[in-house]
Amino acid sequence: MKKTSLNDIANKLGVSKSLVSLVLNGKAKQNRIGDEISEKVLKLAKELNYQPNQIARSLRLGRSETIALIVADISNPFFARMGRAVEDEADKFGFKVIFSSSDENPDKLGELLNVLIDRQVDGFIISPTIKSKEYILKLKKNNIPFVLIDRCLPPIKTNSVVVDNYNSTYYAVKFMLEKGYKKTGFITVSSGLSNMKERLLGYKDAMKNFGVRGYGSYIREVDYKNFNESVGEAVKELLLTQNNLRALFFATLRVGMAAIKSINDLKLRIPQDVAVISFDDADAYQIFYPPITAIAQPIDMMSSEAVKILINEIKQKNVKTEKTQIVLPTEFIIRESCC
Amino acid sequence: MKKTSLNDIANKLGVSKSLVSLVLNGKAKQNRIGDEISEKVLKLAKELNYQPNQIARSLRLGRSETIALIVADISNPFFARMGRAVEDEADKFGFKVIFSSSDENPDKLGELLNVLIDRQVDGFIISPTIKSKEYILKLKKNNIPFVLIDRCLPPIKTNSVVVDNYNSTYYAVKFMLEKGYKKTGFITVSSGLSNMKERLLGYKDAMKNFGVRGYGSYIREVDYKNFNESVGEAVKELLLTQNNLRALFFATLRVGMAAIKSINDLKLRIPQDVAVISFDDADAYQIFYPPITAIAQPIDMMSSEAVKILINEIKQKNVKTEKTQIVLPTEFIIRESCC
DNA sequence: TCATTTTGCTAAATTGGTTTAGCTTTTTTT
DNA sequence: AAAAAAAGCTAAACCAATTTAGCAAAATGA
Repeated sequence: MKKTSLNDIANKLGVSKSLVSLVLNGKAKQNRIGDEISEKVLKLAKELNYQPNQIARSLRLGRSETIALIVADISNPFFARMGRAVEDEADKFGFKVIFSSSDENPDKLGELLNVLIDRQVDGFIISPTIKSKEYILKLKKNNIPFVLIDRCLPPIKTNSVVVDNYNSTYYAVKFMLEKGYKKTGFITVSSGLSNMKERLLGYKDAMKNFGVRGYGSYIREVDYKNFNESVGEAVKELLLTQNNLRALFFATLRVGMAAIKSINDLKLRIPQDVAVISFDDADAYQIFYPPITAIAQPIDMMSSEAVKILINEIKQKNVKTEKTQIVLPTEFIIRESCC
Repeated sequence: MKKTSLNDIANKLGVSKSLVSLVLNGKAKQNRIGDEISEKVLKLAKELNYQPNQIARSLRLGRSETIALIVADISNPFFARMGRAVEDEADKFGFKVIFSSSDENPDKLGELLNVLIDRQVDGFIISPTIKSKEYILKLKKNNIPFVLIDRCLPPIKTNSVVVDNYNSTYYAVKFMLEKGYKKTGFITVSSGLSNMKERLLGYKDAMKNFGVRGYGSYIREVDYKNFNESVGEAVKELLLTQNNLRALFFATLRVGMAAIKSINDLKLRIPQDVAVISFDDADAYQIFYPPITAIAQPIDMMSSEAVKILINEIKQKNVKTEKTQIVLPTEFIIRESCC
């Protein structure tokens, strides 16, 4: 059973496919198509359940009404939620979303961009990896619409939607300090990404301003490879060796999940033995006992803003648009893991 | 900066674009294209960084090398992991993936299928919702390749990849009973889906065979709307009222997450006050204290099998292929939540 | 009545590839 | 030397839409 095409309708009514196309695109009036024939076309199209072939449309129009979301790993709950929110917002504009995971690998990111551009995606929402500057600049130079999300590449002026990483961290750490946890450790990933830098800076400034000395040794930057083991090592070092810390701040959800697991393995109790706060929130943190205090990013809003900016730029592709930078506040959710 | 097209290459070399196309598709030999000109084409294509426009290709070939994955909700960790695994396996074949969430709504599923068919996706991997039989049958009738995953629609013969829900549940419940938890409650979602039916049956048979009577009142089926609250209610009822149960089996990850949260809220301890086992595994279950005993589905294998079956069918679209039904075993991971 | 405008529609180009049939020219066969 | 075969390449159709220029007929104007 072949799908109905413009030609099928045209032939059945004995008119040209131009006419059918014009009518179905609502351009009957401005092209002086008669009311009578217009109605016939509309009626038959409905009867035959005509749906235009989007591939043919894309080829002719040079756009596909598809955007691509490139994140580190779509199975990470943070990005999964982002994926869902992007999907929903894009749907409002009739856009579909292709998801791709870069695995924090800049070359994979570059390859994905190439492949997806050949597939005529209209634009990208990207959570950039380290060392991806080159590829992002190429997009910019070629005037391909894109929005960076979660992380940005500061010197380069691009559309971006991020949260206030510095202040979010600053205030959370300050909260910890005021609770009496002067020795608060900080575990982060060694990525050099903007968001991670800002979070680290927020921590450092909070410690500095509170007059804590020697906090440099409370910081652990963990590499992506052997991630869980490395986080475990960091936790063990901070809690069991020289520093004798009693509080930890986790710079991301992934760090937090791995760290909490190793705290459990060490048979230490939260918050009695060690108080914790994590950047990012997740279901797991809510059901945990005790529930984990978290800095929740407004994922839905970040995603919908990113989609709006992107689609706006796509719709005025030729027009030179100003780049939009959005910084959203986070929500500090105090739960029992730190009191 | 426009992209290089076949024509650009053809014009620069003063040959036809047919020739260029044949050479670049490796069909030079069989079409008796001279070696000399072949090499020139290859060289120039590389120089100009030629990448074929996939939309044009798709239009001509009637395929897009894109598949769609339709699940209930891509932000659910179970489906997010599936999404990632599907993405990776599809990538091996040069296919891209469009993700869509049906929200367990059959009409949304139907609409998605329509839209995605118009976009010429080559096939679908679908976790079907309730009442989606009509739409699935339509796919089948129109000879559109698809594979059902996680859930199937038994009377209809389709490709499917599921796990052995009945036995997995049977043995987990039996394990619980043998540990002495005769009164084991069962909380599931009232979906009528194959997987849920089988899990319930596994529970019932285990209880029956163990000689437990009156287990009908230990069962709670929860509706999708007001999900978390309803699960909370079910937990409260089972644990605090007539039955006085001391063990619970959760039929899905979502049920488990919501239930554990309300167990925490009730200030009950796992496993001292209530032992729990959940179908599905997740990071959250591993980091939980105590870690939750779980029936882990082989998500990676399910996903890669589904992709393989699908792409195989896509590649021989006209050939009438036998439908493949795969049932995979689960892994029963005993942790401390039930001992 | 003839020129002009308006109305209603269509042919054809375009998008960028793939593929088939067939046209020259050269080489081989008889 | 004529016929047959092979080599090397191209024109054109095709995929299914969108869009522009323009034709023919009807309506209007002078």
